[in-house]
Amino acid sequence: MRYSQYLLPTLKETPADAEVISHQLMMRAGMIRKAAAGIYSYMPFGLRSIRKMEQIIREEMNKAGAIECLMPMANPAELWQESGRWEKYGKELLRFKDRKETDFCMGPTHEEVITDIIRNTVNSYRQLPLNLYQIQTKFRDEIRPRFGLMRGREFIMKDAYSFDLDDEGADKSYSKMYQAYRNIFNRCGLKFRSVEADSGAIGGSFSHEFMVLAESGEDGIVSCDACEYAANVEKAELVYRDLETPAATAVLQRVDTPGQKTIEDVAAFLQMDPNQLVKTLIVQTSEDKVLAVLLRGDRELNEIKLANKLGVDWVLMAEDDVVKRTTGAPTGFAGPIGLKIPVIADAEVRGLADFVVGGNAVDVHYTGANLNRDFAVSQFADVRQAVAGDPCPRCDCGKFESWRGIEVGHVFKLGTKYSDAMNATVLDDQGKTKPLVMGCYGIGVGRTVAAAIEQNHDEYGMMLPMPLAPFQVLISVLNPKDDQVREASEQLYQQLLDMGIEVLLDDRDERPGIKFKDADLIGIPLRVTVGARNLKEGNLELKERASGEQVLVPFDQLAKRVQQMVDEALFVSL
RNA sequence: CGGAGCGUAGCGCAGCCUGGUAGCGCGCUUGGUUUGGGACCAAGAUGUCGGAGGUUCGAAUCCUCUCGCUCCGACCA
Repeated sequence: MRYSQYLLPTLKETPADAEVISHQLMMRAGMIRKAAAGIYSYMPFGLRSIRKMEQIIREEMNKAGAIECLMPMANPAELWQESGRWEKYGKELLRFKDRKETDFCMGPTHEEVITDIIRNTVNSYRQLPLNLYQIQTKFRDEIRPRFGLMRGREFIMKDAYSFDLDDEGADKSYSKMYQAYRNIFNRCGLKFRSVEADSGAIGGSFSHEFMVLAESGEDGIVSCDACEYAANVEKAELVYRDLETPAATAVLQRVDTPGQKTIEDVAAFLQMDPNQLVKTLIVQTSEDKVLAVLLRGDRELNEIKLANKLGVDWVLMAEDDVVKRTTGAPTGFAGPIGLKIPVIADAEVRGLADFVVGGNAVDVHYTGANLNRDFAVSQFADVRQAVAGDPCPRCDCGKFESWRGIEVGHVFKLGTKYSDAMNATVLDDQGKTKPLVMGCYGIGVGRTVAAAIEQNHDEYGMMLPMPLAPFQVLISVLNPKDDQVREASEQLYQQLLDMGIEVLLDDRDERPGIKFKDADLIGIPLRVTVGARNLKEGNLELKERASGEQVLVPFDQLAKRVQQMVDEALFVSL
């Protein structure tokens, strides 16, 4: 491709509304342009990366035995009504009517459509297992789209659905996809972790998320430094082996703590460490119950773990007036002593004695509080947020490390949720009717490319890894008006094209400075600089964008050298 | 949804408080000089100041409404 005939509008300045680096760079490098909030056009340069990502996914999915199909974006409402999600999905589901006033929605995911297809075409266990996938534009009317392609309303997703006769088969399908996903993200050259994830209300047996490690990630994850365990912090388990409650030694004492509301305030006021305090959180559940949760002062509540433990959809911190009504004091002074609501304590609290708690009265706390002696706990449970340094629940010696991650893939064992709701069954070898056991598997295509940029950039621009880079080689023609320079560039360009290498020839009539700045910004992995200076000696410069390493190569060896480097970069992870 | 902020040329912004011919930088066009890290000189083009209504002799500026966009949003017990 000749730059002079291409559309690659680079920006010198960062667009004001781009917050994260991948969004800024994709805008500046002319990869995307915004049409509306969370809705983007893929410009030619950006589309090349997107297509490469899709192709890697396609190859690995096919290799894993999945079959590509393509379902409609416009979904008839009746399928969604049948699964019950027409009502449940809420405002994220973009609904509309056709000219006959029939209800439709834009597909945010396709369990309904695929299940409908399968129940109408598959009748026998002999046709199983099946795994169908598509790479398609989805629409989810997010409350708050943000960060460019990272969280769009319209976005390209690969979604796959597996169908098996039984659990055992479904588990096999799941692990095939798990491995395919590992292959996909490895091939992209990404640093990632596959982590155990919360399976939420669906209650499936397991679920893994694939997280690209990046500081800007919206998710927290922990991984064991000794074994394979890794989990989203939403899910990460904590165990306390052989934890016994120490004997109480202190006397319960009421102390005045005027105006000391936060843990930090109270700890400082009493000249104690926050871990000598036990905080009492008043929470409300989706079932409209109110309860108290005890946590060591320096810990944080994991609302998802608590909700799962309680078997409710969600929990949230109680409103101020609820706190006042249940504890008799404004927020900041809640404590377990004398509370009339159920008290759940984090498992860790069982190992504490002689601690400080709130006094359920304005400006009052207690010191020397102890379990059982001073108050009762209805249940101990693992409800706190895991942090770095916590002991691994799966092995004896490991400790957690913590990371930020961008969720680029999610594999999920669905079970029979949709096949039951939509009556998708087959006959087994006994002639019995069985609901299909399903799994679903998603990858955010655009998000993965954005995550790759988050992970691979510097102050000058992006450095997409070779497998995702829009072009493999850039030829910077420094002096296009110099006959020798131009001829050498053209010759090299042709050679590389003939070798099947993806090359962008910067033949624009621009000053060298502009070409260098643009080259760094768009970050094509290899750059060949053709300048009069070195060409006199018969040499060209070959520079790696990511490492900055630069070598002089004789003209007649260059194409071959480039091909080697491209091949190495593409196959290093296979 | 709640809160905050912003809509002025393709991009980044000033002007608004205190109403009086719409500006700056980059980019773009033409000519010239330059040419290894975002050049210089000269001459240009480009705006319904997000939209509607109101106040006023006069509105980018004041008022009301509206639309769009961006950010933040519960560990505070």
